[in-house]
Amino acid sequence: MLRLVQSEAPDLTLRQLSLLLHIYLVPPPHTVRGLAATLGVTKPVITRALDSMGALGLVRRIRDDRDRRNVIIQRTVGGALYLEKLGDIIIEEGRELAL
Amino acid sequence: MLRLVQSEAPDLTLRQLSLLLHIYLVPPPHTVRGLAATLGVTKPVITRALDSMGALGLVRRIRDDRDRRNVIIQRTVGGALYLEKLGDIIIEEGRELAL
DNA sequence: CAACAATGATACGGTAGCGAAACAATCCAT
DNA sequence: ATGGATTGTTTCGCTACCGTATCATTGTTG
Repeated sequence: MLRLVQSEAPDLTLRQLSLLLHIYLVPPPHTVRGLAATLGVTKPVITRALDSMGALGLVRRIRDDRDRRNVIIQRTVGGALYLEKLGDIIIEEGRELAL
Repeated sequence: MLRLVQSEAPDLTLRQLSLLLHIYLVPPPHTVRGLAATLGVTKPVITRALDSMGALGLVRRIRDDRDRRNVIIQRTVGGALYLEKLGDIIIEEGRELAL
């Protein structure tokens, strides 16, 4: 966590980070409503998080064509890279702690 | 992390959480300047984090009597309890993931 | 003792997050 | 087709955090 704070170029919130992990680790599809329910937060929180994380290229929104009220949240290359780096940090630290 | 977001009564920042962990896991003494250097943030960030976390009873400030410019950050019962709960969550999740 | 250094706190302007409520678009059921 | 339900977004007022710059206090050094 320390390493994360030190290195983090984009300064993600705990909620945002949790959201990002959920999107990438849990099988799709992901909707705003579903994510809000999972995190136990209100919908605007998800909308705003998607705004900022979308601007960072970590995540992408598209309309659901089968029900155009829904928004489907998709993964991106940028987000995958970000989480890969995060995983590297955790593994590295874990290995160091295990010594 | 998801569980942390869901359950967290006091909504700590990633920085604050990292700071709290550092204070409790690294041997004292801890000063504002030292913590700022460790986290790679500016001093006001530490001062403010200590303000809010102090108000939550997670941490306590006292003057250093040997050099009265320094402020020593001390652990509290509340902080220990908080981290204990955090540890429980992590262990529980880890066990579940290991299944 | 006076000038300087170091430490932590504060002021300031700006940005971003929050929940509640209102809103627009879309679907559905009658 | 129209009234109601559902979904995501926006608006509002508010709170909290950020970094830079400045300040007050305390220590150190010539």
